[in-house]
Amino acid sequence: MYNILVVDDDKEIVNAIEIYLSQEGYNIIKAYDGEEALEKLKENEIHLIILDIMMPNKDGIETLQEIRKDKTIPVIMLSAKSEDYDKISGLNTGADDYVTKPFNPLELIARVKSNIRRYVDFSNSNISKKNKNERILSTGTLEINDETKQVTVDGKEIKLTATEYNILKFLLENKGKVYSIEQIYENVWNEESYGAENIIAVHIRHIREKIEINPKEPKYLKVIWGIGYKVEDIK
Amino acid sequence: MYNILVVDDDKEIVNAIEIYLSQEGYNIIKAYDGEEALEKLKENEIHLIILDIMMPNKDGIETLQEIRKDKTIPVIMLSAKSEDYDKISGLNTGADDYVTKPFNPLELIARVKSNIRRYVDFSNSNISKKNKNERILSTGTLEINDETKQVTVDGKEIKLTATEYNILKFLLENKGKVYSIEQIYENVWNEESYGAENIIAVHIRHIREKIEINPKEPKYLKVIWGIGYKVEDIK
DNA sequence: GAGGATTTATTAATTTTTTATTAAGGAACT
DNA sequence: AGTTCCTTAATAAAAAATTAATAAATCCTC
Repeated sequence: MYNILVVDDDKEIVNAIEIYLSQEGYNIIKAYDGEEALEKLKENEIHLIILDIMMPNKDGIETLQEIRKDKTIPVIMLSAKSEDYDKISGLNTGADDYVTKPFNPLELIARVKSNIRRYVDFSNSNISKKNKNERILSTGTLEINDETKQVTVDGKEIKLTATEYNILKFLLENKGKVYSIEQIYENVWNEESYGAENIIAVHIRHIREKIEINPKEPKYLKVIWGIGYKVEDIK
Repeated sequence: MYNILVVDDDKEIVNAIEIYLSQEGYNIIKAYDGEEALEKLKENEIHLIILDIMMPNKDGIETLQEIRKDKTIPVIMLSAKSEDYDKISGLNTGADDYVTKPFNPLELIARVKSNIRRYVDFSNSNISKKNKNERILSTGTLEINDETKQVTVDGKEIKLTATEYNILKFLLENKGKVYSIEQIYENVWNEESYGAENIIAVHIRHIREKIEINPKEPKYLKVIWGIGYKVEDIK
């Protein structure tokens, strides 16, 4: 039995989420602003948080920053579509996933499941075991620390932009697997892609310029012609 | 074949949507107000609804609430940009997606596809999870991993192009069975074949060159003279 | 089992598709 | 106001798909 903390100032939304998730066997704890969320978090053992961004008193991003000071539990951010910039800053302050309102109930359930699975089931994740709680993803000498958002190659720190980081993180979380340009776009932007081919190519090039010794012959970020891109799984 | 119910009091918009979506192979059912929409919903098996918010008689939000009383099918709301944002955000709990008018046809198509895919995918997600672990196809020492798109023979990695990979995957998924050139073409290209004999032959040769020790006497990819090709089922 | 017809194989050239690169415009943040 | 970064557009380069022409293999009929 997992406990999920749902935080939104709109009580209707909180109730709706409760209905969907309790049907799936989760136990719901509710809060209506950031302060209340932090209280509930102290009082209960929480396995996942669903956090709205726009809230009075203490907004979702502030709240998330507070949470991240001493917790690594999965956080799914909720945001209205109009506030799409929040996505980026939300993910940069430590969110694991986000969903835009209005949301598809089935999608929310799927994301909750996958985040809990990822968090609880360390055994087949590629988070390094030494530092479970620091959430380090790596392949070869390429490492990213999702807590600090630091990226290093051969121990040398690399500076990536938010979008570059998110693309690399997505591919590194699924290293070895090949994703099409569309899939990458949809996973990183959380939006439908229509004719977004070139955006990905440009970002890929920028990432390669930063993480690869020779961008023309990438060691990490490889293209599978006609299919997509992958991050090589190097032991 | 999916049936899409399009509801808008503006007939021009309904017709425009019909044109876009029927080109994509969807079957369109039309309604011009909320009442009519509910009727059509009873009479037909509908897979997705596109629902305008501002309508006479029964508006989109009321209609949505009615629908949600006993249906969970995906609903995409249509709204003019000028319309009150609160009203739109008020429907947070029921709609799966929304598009503002004037809309980009490609965007609408993309959203329709994604919502149908999500709905279908998530609703049999328990089944598909089982299959996910069986992403490796093999015969003899020939193996392909559809997640990483890696192909190996005797443990040695082989590089195939996208088309070569798709042909091999199709035949390997149905190993032992013989398929005509037309059948292979239609399954791999998803199009009618029209004098495409030689294309297949060329690709077959390329595949053999890569996976066979002696392409002249293929061990895996065999021809059944006058009938077609198969991948041998080797235990 | 020889010859012709049919089907598949092979090779190379051409065309198309896909990805890479470069540069510039513009939005958002400092 | 300056900087950073995302996005778009235009073009180049790379890779692969297709076409065409010819060769070889198999089948069928006599």
